[in-house]
Amino acid sequence: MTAQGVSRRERVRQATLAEIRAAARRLLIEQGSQAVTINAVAREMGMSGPALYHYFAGHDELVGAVTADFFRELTEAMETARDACPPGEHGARLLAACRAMRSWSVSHRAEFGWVFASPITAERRPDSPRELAGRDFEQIFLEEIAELWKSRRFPVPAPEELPASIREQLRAYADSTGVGLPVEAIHVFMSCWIRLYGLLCMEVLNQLDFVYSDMEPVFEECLREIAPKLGLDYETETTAKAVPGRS
Amino acid sequence: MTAQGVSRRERVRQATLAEIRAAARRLLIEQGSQAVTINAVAREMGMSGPALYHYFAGHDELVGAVTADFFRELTEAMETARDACPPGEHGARLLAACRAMRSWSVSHRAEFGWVFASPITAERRPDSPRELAGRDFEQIFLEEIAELWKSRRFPVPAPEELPASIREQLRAYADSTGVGLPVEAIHVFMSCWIRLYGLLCMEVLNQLDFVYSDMEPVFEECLREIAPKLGLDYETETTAKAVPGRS
DNA sequence: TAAATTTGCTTAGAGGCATTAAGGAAAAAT
DNA sequence: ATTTTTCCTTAATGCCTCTAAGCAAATTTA
Repeated sequence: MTAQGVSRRERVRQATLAEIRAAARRLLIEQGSQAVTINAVAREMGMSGPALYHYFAGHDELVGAVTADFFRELTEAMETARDACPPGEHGARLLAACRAMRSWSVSHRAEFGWVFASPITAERRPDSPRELAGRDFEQIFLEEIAELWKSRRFPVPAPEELPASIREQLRAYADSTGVGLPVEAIHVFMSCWIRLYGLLCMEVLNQLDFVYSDMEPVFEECLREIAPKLGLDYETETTAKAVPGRS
Repeated sequence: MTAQGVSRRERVRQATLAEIRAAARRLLIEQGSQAVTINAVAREMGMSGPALYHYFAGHDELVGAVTADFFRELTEAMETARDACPPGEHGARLLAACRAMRSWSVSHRAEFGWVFASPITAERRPDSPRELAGRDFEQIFLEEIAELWKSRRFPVPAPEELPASIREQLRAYADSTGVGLPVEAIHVFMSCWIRLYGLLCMEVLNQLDFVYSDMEPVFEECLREIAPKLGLDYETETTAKAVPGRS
């Protein structure tokens, strides 16, 4: 232990871990997800393949770690955009987070695509870095919606309008979140979430390029449609446009 | 040439091709997409790996052929459901096709998942079997919407409500379809399509299982919301439920 | 019918991948 | 100064894709 509380060894190890993830990301961006192999990553940084097993248990774990990085980076971008808005303006904060989500996605297509259409369907252990990072991501929306609900309730369907089967499923989820939103509010949230996230999903998976080459106005229209459901005023983006990324 | 106009050789070849695709599909269903390798497929049917190269140029082409099969099967299921409704009732026909789409997807999860989050991002040659089959699929909706539009117009946004950037993109697509729908109608169609298909996309990619375990009522609610946009009455499903599939 | 050709398959082999095993060298702890 | 830990190496197994060379049967041609 040094004065920093971390041994030199540990520091070197962390640096190597970071280098591995950076190399994996570089390969993903430059050559696609298929190119992210243990051997290729090792080669990229002048190591032998098996050496990587000292840092990751296997290919899946490496993929999971990199995916978690992306999730965290996306989450951070959204938090930054959100926090650029005044604390009380939940509507503006929500819209900013949504736009930041797409902005990051578009400037990091390879990364975003990987997070979704992940080659890894396995893992899914609820305590894996990937799942934890995913939860943080989800939390951004959940928290802001909860604040919004507390400060100025948005319209919700009448209890009898909500099919029982949906209500039961939402009940379990609402309880697990701990933000104390009523089932009807969660339902509205999920409706919006499905539309926004689904659109992004389709964009990234190139399911819409037979019609649209520029999805940005389509996304904005989606926001415009969603906003009133949450009792928000749709506001055109005022801040700077998406930062041009490398992918 | 025989009386049938097809040589025995050709018949045997077609039978082998069918067997290969069936074996590939079996592997996909039973062991996941990763198990669909040239070698494994060949082994599955008692052949050596390289023999398959007499039937498919490589792994990608095999994947593309199987994917096209799935697309065609899905399309057929939708057409059958649609044609079980009277020719004039475009609303009922459309709903039937939508439900058949989900019904097939749910009872053929592995296949549907493969069509979307296809490991093959390459290919994409516009004349590949996969793309052609995809176009037939798209055509089902397009045709029915066109009929609907002809028989009983649905409400469309006023020209000035449609952002110019979206309008231009839709213009190009509308011209390419040849069904003669005005841009505004195509826009409504796409809005509905994005919501429905996006929902299915998310379901298959397990992006919603943190909340929903049974998506069927969520899908129905989506239909209920979409129906009035096309000037349709939402009707509860009357025919038999989804046929239990093997996957 | 006999020869030539085409087709369908085989094995061999190159090169890449994930992963395990065994061992050497350097750094850290004792 | 010695032991232990850590990091990395090469070797090896067994999978994969795909090419090459060649055999045998079916088909076509003469």
